[in-house]
Amino acid sequence: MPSKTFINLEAEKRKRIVDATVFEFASKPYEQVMISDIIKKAKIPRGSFYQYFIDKEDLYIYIIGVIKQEKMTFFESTLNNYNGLKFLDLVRKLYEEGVQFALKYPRYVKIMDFLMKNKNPLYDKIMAENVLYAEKVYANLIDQDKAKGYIREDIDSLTFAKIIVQLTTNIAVEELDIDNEVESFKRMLERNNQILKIIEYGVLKG
Amino acid sequence: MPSKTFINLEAEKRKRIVDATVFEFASKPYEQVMISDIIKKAKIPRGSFYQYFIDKEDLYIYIIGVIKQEKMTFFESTLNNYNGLKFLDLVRKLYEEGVQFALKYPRYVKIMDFLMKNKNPLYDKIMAENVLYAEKVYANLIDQDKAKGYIREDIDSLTFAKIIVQLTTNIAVEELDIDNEVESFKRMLERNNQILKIIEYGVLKG
DNA sequence: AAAAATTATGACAACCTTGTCATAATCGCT
DNA sequence: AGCGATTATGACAAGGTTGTCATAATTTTT
Repeated sequence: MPSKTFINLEAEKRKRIVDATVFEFASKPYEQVMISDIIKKAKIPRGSFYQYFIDKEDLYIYIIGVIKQEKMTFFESTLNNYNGLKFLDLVRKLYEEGVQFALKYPRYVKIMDFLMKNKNPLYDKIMAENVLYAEKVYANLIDQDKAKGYIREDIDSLTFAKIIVQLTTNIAVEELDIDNEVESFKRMLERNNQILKIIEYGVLKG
Repeated sequence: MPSKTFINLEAEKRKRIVDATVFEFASKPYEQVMISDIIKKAKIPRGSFYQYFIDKEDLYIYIIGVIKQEKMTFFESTLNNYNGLKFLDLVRKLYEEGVQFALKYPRYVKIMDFLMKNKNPLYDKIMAENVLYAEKVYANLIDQDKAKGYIREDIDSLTFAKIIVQLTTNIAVEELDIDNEVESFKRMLERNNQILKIIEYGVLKG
């Protein structure tokens, strides 16, 4: 938790610190990020940093919080109105918004990506339950679709949910290139459509 | 490349070093592995290490080589006889063998997993072409299946290939627990069957 | 305007890792 | 046994990081 000193900091300075932090955590896994680099980039003295945050963990958790907040806001309306949507239509919609989010905050996406893939020491503290939760929510929606006759009964809901989580986060992000956003944007959507088509209809003929 | 001094080392000592190395690279990403820990675990003096390997990179590339070798041998027969197999049957077979491999060498799998996910500085040097190659080989087999009428023509072969690579390596490995191998074994196979069913037939009803 | 409370600084100790190197121990031959 | 070649060792310099702390600069109160 940042100290109130940090909270009260003039906006410009606070932004410099947040930006430097985001930049660093978006370029390497948690363990490799060094406070030294952050303060160098943010142009604040070492002593000041420790006046704002206890240590790297403190800073990291703060930044993750910021990202979560931003995400909430971004996906809010869709997540509040998914009633009536078929599961895969919701996935499609969330994915499209996800691409928009990635375009707007590419570094946030990188940070979350590092967190997901590297499972740093704080992973459990921060994400584990969220991911499992997401999978369960999905599995639930899938069950509902089964009940409505949209999805075959013999499909394992949890596996299906895992596939969606896996594919939409991974193959998607694979196309994400911070330096060539607009191009990757198209590719991500295209790729996702292909993926969903396969999931919907399968690949077998006849 | 290890020095000939290392090659000529008495087997027991060499094994100690290899084991310690494998252990370390299987527990953290490349950058976080420290030579200090390896020599401590292998019980060799610091000076000796540098008599065998130039540095961490040298050691790592050597170990990756060992793993690749072992993999080759393991998958050899299947990969030489895939003619006539439908693509998804080959995938199934490779996956089953993959599980066996993971059971036999769980740490090797972890090491490759770190390499794939973290894309350390040596990634390109070692894997990039391999992965792309795998995807292309798969895409090729998929095309053949299309020609034979097994797979729908409107499926994007590369996307399909990517899905297979992604799912069989990720969701699969997710179940891999070094400390509870036999249990995870069953779960991995079960999970994979579910995945393939979805890929084959899709999830939609009717 | 003086005192109190806050905030800003950067030098520094403690710690750790890497790669080197001079020296010691062994081995292999003659 | 003696000597050159090979291998083994571990102390050490160089370089970097973290967190602390005494001190200085500012801002707020009174």
